[in-house]
Amino acid sequence: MGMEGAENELVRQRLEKQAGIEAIDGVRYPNDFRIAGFVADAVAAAGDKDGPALEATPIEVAIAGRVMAVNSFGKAAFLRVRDQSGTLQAYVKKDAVDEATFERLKLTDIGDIVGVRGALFRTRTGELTVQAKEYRVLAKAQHPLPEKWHGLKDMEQRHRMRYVDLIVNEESREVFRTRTKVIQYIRRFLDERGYLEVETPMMHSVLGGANARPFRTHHNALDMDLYMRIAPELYLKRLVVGGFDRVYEINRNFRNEGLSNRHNPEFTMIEFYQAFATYLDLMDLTEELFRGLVQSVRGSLIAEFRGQKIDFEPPFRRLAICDALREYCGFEEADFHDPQKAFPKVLASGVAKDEAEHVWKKLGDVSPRDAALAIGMLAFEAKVEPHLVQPTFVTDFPAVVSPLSRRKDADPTLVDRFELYIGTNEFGNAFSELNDPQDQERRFQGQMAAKAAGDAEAMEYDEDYVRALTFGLPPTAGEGLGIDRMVMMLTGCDNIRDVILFPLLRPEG
RNA sequence: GGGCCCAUAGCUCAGCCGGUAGAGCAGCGGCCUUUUAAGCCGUUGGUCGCGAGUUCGAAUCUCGCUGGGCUCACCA
Repeated sequence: MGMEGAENELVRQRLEKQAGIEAIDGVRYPNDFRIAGFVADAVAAAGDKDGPALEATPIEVAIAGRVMAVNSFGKAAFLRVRDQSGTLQAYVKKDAVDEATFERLKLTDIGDIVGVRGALFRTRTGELTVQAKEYRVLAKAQHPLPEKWHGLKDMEQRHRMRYVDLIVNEESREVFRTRTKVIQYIRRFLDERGYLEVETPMMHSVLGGANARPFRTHHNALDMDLYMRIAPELYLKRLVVGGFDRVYEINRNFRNEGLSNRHNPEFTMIEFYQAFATYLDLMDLTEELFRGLVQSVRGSLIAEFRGQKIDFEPPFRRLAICDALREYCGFEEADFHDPQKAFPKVLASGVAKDEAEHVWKKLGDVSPRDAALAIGMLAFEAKVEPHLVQPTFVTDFPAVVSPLSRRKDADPTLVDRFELYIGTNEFGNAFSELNDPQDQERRFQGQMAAKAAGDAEAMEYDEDYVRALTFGLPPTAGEGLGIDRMVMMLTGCDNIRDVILFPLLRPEG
């Protein structure tokens, strides 16, 4: 939306009208109109009173909002005025107002912010309307609004000028109201269960808590390089060490990776931690959370996502990684112990040979069992994920790809961990936390080895975190959920940019 | 980063087998004091994303660039 050509003419006309209003009111942007409530309050005050009732006992209101439409008759006009709470029609007629007020009406454009004071009545068709005694233009829309019933369709414009998108597209407003509802629901859910909401640093000097490439920044006074956090995990567990047994944080993480319709560089996660619980407890909690959330937002336990009907009635399917590989990729017991044997099955599952080799190589020096499981995960991603349409807890991940998770008592090469899949996408990740500081040291060393072997996403060795563990982390389980994806699922949006108010875009030319 | 597709008036879109642009809404002027996508009459508005090329002539064909969408890869 440039400012050249014909648009200049439209803007010029509006600036002239603004000057006309200034000539009447002596001020371009008046600040002396006081509302007496929102539109919804005015509507509620009228209730179901009919025209004669409103005439018998007049209800005076003072509302303000944006003019969304005008039907003008020359000597009278109807305006649809919208504020955050709703829309109310206003009626300004020449013989009911003074000359200056009617002049303001004539200088009004669609898009202007106006204030209206007057009594409520009902039109011939019964629509509640405020008959203006006072009518003011509070802020001129110098720029014309997009067309009234097609709205703004252009995706780029909607993202770049979200303010315009929100003005004209009710569906967009609804998406972001839903987003707020989702976050409020999760907060209440956890607050009610004794979780403490906390805030931990978003600027980290040590990279950890997830496997991802970071953004880097710099603190001048300390002359110190910092990472924008990729996860809050290690700080939240420090708080559990500190005695906050149940904590959560809802905030942004930053990962320096490609953009897609499912990835924005900054995205919102909730992470929560519960002492004296295991990943099995969190599965139950997660089922309860999703059941209540989906019911609350959708009004049913069925959500439609990417053309699939998703049923959130618990219990969700539980599927161990190795069982999934047996079921979908033809793995046999021997394949889980020897990467040479697993390799052909991984390729047969649709994984590119050089990719499989690359992953194998960047593991560093690990046992055959660990290597077999790690490349088996590639087969899982390629062949199993597409089957995970209904909510599914995928459990028992390889320890080698889970540096912060507690090992399974029955098999220390696996961990007490699950990921939640919905509609073939990963929505959450949870595990019983590794609270053995010596094992954590070894895992960090493994990450350092992987980094040395070329894994750009490996974690750094966090000495202070290990020190925290030496003070004693209670047996704890923790979980992270991607808020943006939950909102996508609950609103039916296919593009993450539709659920983020200001997604990252290239600068305008 | 790879592949496919898109970019025409403020907005939504036609035009695209080459002959220098149209509609609806918005705007402007006129009529209209209960409209609901108000109506009727008239009317303004466009370096057809940017830059090259082919051609007598390019919105239209070719190439490049920019931005975006879908998709694959990395990831959540």
